[in-house]
Parts: sequence; structure tokens; C-alpha cells
Amino acid sequence: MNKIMPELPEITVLNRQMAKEITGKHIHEVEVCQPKCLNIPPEQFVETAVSKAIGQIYSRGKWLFIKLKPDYNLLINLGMGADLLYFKPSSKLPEKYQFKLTFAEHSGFTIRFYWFGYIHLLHEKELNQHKLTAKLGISPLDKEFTKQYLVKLLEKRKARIKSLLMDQKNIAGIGNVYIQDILFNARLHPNRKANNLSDQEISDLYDAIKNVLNSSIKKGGLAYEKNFYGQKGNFGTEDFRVGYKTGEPCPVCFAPIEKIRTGSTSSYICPKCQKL
Amino acid sequence: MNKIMPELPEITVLNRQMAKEITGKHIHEVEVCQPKCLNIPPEQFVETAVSKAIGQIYSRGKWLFIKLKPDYNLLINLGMGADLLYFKPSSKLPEKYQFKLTFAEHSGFTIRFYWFGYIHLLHEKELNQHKLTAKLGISPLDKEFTKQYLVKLLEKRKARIKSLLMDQKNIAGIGNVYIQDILFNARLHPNRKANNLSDQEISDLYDAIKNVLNSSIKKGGLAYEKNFYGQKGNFGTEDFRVGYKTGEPCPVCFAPIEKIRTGSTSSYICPKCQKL
DNA sequence: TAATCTAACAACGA
DNA sequence: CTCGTTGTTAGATT
Repeated sequence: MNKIMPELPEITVLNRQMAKEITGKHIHEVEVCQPKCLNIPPEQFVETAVSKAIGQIYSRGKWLFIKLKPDYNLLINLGMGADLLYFKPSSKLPEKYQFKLTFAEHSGFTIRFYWFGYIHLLHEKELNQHKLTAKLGISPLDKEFTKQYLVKLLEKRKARIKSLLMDQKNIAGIGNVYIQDILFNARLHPNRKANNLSDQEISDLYDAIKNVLNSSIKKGGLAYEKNFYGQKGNFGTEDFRVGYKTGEPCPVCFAPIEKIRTGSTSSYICPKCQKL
Repeated sequence: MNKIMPELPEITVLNRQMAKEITGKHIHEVEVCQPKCLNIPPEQFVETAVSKAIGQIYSRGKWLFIKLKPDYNLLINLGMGADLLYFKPSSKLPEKYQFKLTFAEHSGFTIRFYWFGYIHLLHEKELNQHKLTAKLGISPLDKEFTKQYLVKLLEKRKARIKSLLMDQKNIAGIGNVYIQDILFNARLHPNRKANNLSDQEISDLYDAIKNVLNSSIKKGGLAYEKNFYGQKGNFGTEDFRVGYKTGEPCPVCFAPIEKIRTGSTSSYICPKCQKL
């Protein structure tokens, strides 16, 4: 368990810190070291971004949305792991990064991707046609995400519950890290068919989603990911119940946790508590 | 070989006959017996169509496009077999039909679906958003469909040649009837990967597509389908080389033709001439 | 080992 | 037999 992918809790933490730190600042310089991350040519990207001011910052699923006033938006997806780090006017920059944005008063942030990731710049009017975010599903921490909403989402769906929950078009923000304990807490095998869940199971699943994500946010996100200030979160090994615990005893029945292959992803399950 | 689906040749024949017979006529009455075929409520359909005049008639793939002047279009797809029959003012109507359109001078046409089919009415401006036709591929008899075009279509495609050719988004108009002899004439097994064909094989395939479709059009289409005047075409059993000839000798090597399952469709092949 | 898109394919329904 | 939708899988991506 070295480098783990950022999911909703990590993005939420970053979002809050960025909002507090950089809102209102004016972009002075943009440095692009990895043009493939962008949606437009680097020159156009830089020219459009420079001299604009940071407006509202919010997130949807694993995406950060940073408004560049008056009518542009910077969309960031950290992909399979990345450091998005604030720097102060005088502080030393990270050794390696693929993107740097500097504000008028010489603070700014860098992004280092470990593996894939996107930095897209879009006009307000292009937002709803943006392929990668236009069809993002509801946030599991949104008020609109009610138990009834989950019931509706699952009924008539023949897909496996794990892949359905991880499909960002259904619910945005759950990845292969937090899904492990979410399913365990609801005592669901990852390959259960969505339309076969009992009312009780759906209810448990709903609570598990909220609880797992919220408790990580409360702890500042994963202990394996850095926040805006380079600090690690406090949600660590001891907070996982079955995730990444191959061979260790199930916290409920003491059966050894198994790592199994589910589709193209790995799942950590208790073979006794999570029956198919 | 009872009822066979209409493909490009049958639609082309219908198209020509309809253009000659009904162009310029004014719609006087529309009767809808199967609202599920329509894209809009029956009342709205009837109201919009009535009193408009028939303009240009053309076809794309298995779809007929009938312009209703000045700015509407009647789009017809005969699905898995249907009779689209002209009637004169005094003549008897077919016993069964799901749609009837009568002109001012009491001629008209009826449509009887045997299995699914569409009759859609669209404003000129809605045409390019029409899901079922907007992405139809090129016509294999169009001048733009050159050998080079086919080469480009097949390169880098890992799909099986049969399903690629039958996908209406690639080429529009080939179904599971004519594909049989097209593949045989090019000596191609239906499951060959598109990107593995030699230049010679692509060239043969190109010629086969044109020859098979054109020869059926010349004969007025399939002998198992009725044209606008209720007459059957002249392209019959003797014109098929391997299609629907299970057990009969291959016309080239005399090996018995086999009926095999390819994906969700049936294929008739010569096991010696069409190796995988 | 992760995330996501795409193409290709299977199963199902209308 | 046709066609669209849903879901699954393999491959590719920087």
C-alpha cells in the first residue's frame, strides 16, 4: 500500500484548502510540462489562463472545478495519484512537477502526476459538453443523495454492485479504495447483482457509503496522500476494516480476509461475511 | 426461406417505384394502427402530415426518406420484414396493415409490419439529431464508396469482418441476407478480423459488395419480398451462391455448405473456400 | 497495483 | 431476421 489513488475524501480536503488559500488570487504565470494532460494547445492554455482571477472552487467526484473569473473553468483530475501542492512566495518548489501555476504575489501550486491525469481549461459555455465531466453522477454526500435515490439507482439494474457504485456516471467519487470497506460494512459481496439487494441491504449500503467517506474526510483523507500543504491525512491502515488486509482476521468473524479478482479490479473481502 | 428482411436492394427498388408513383401528391388522410412505430403521438403525427405534399424520395441504407413539403420528412424503416404497398383509388386494401396514408385523389399506400419497424416524422431541423439515422454510414453504391474508402474503414479495426460490414454506422444497407454471398465471393470467413485482410482480399470484398447488391437491384430485389406494387422480385434461390444453401454443394469446390453461428447471427459458408 | 476511454461483444427486450 | 440498451472485457493511454 504505497501510493493510493485520490477519491472523494482526498479531493474534498484539497478543495477546502484551496478555496481558503487561493480564492481571489490573480494568475500571473502558467508553466506546462506535460501538454498531453491538457485539452487544448499549451500556448492557448497559458494565454487564456494568465491574468484571470480564481473564483469559486468546488468538486464533483474526483474532479476539482476552479472558476477563473469571469467565464473560464480549470478542471483538474488527479488520475491515478498525484501531488497537488501549494507553494509560498519564498518556499522551495518540489523537485518534479508537470504543471505550475503562479499568482501575482508569487505564491502558487504545482501538480505532479504519477500516472495519467487531466488539467482542462473550458469556457463556461463548453462545460456541459465536456466529455469527462458532463455525465458525472450525483455526489454521495450531497443532500439529494437519499436512501430513496439509491433504491431507484439500483432497481432494475443487472450490473454487479461494485462496478455500479464505482461507475462515475452513477455516483461520483468512489474508487477502488473506499469501495472495499463500504461493501464490507454492508456485508455485500462485490459481485452481487444490484437488483437483488434487499431493502435492508440497500439501507446498510447507503449508511456505509456515507460513513466511510465522511469518516475519512474527518481525518483529513488517506495517510498515503498529500494534501495542498504537503501533509498526509490521518485515515490509515488502522481505519480500514478489510481493505488491503489480505490474510488478516475479519474484524467481525475473524475469518481471514481474501484478496479476489472482480472484473478488472481487486477486491478485499471477508469470505464469511460477504457471501455471493 | 419464407420471409426475408429487406436490405438495400429492396429499399432501392421501393424508392424508385414510390418516387415515380407518388411524388407531388397531397396527403389527405393518415391512419395509424400501431402507435409504437411512431416517434411522436399519433394525433400530432396525423395533424402534421395531412395536407402536405410529397417531395423528393431517397434512401439511406435500409431507411426510406420521404420529403413532405415544405419542411418535414417521413422516415420509414421496414424492420424485420414488411409490406409497403401502393393502392389505387378503386382497388381493394390489404387485409391487415398498421399504417395507411391516402392522397387527395384516393390513391395511397399501406404498411404492414411483420416484426418491428419505424415510421418517424421529423422536421427538417430535427433530421441531423435523429438517433436512428443520423449516424448511418455511407451507401455501398455511392460514388464516395471507393476501394480506398473500404481500406480506410477496415484498417486498425479488430472487429470481425461480418459484424463490421453489417454495422449500419460503417456501411448502410447490408443485412444478414446479402452478406452471405458477399463474403463467399470474397472467400472470407465471417469471423476474419477486419485488420488482417490482404489488399487482394479487400479488393475482392469491394467488388463482391457492389456486384451482389447491384445484381439484385437489376433483378428487382428478392423473390421473397413484395415491391410497391405487390410484385415479387426476381432474385431467388438460384441467385444465391451459399446463402440459405445448407448442405448443398459449394458452387466452386463442391464441399457442402454449412450453416454456422457467428455471434448472434447465422452464417452460410463453404468450409473449404472460407477459412478462418 | 491503480483511473478512464474506447472498441468489441454478449444478452435482452421491443 | 433488426436495432437499441445495458453490461462486460480487453487494450491503450502520457
